[in-house]
Amino acid sequence: MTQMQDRRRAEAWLQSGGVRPTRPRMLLAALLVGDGRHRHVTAESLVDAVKDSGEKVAVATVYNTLKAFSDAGLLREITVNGTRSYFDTDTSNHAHFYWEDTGELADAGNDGAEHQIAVSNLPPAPSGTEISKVDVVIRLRRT
Amino acid sequence: MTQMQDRRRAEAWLQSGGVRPTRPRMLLAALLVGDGRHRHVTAESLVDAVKDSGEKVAVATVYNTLKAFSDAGLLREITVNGTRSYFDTDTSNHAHFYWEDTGELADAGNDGAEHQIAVSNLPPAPSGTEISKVDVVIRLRRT
DNA sequence: TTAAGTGCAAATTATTTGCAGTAAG
DNA sequence: CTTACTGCAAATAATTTGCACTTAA
Repeated sequence: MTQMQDRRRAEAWLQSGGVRPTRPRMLLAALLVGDGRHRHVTAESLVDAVKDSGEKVAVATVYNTLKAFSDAGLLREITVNGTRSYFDTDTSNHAHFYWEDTGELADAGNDGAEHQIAVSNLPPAPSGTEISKVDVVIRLRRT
Repeated sequence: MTQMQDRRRAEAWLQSGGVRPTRPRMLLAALLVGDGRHRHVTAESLVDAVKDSGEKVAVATVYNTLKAFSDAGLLREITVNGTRSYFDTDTSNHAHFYWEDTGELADAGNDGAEHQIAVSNLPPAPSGTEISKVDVVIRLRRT
């Protein structure tokens, strides 16, 4: 029942990105958006989720698929740390908290409207270019 | 004459960070801040600059030194791209343009006061943490 | 049937580390 | 003196790539 809904959402999601629903992609899509919630993943965390699901997908395929999903606009890649790429199922412009010690990443300011971050007075894109996205990362350290 | 000024600035800079002025550090400092201007470098670009200067510093030392300078608060590390770290001699919070195709990094909105980017309504740092810095990266693609 | 996708292992790339010398305070 | 720094080579770690199958359309 939940499985069924997950598959339905996953399939619709892939379709909305114009991505062919292969077996590995369906599984990854279900793990990413099956429950209808947004999440942040790394290649590693997704590989672990695959393991936990009992299915098998090659590590390289996880990497390639994350990139394919990002290219299709289904995921947003977030670079906070030279050694690991994060992917967010929420592709809108929104700020993130990043814990420098643990490497945890979370949405910032989604605890109600009063803390909606605003970036104002953006300079115009240099001629010959356009803004593809604006990343705002609030780096945190333990006190 | 210029060389002399460069050395003077480099030494003062190291001193302000409480970093011991060794031969490699003096050279790298001179390349980084000798002319009194701010710049963005990568380990690779700095290695090249060392070569051009006619001096020799081990690649590992360039990496270690960039990290040491960052730890001392003399440089600000900027992560825009999983595969390369950038270092900015301007350690203040300020936004950057990043060209996705060439990997070029530049200050944004420093063309006068009218385009001073403002990030407002920052959410409070989660308890037990404090904000170490806020990174704003405006990613550009060619049109 | 055919272009795209997958699995696996090997390759790549930026960066880090171990360790034997060197040098700064 | 003695603790930190440097150079070099080898080690890491995340990611990418090459290539022989598969599979979706």
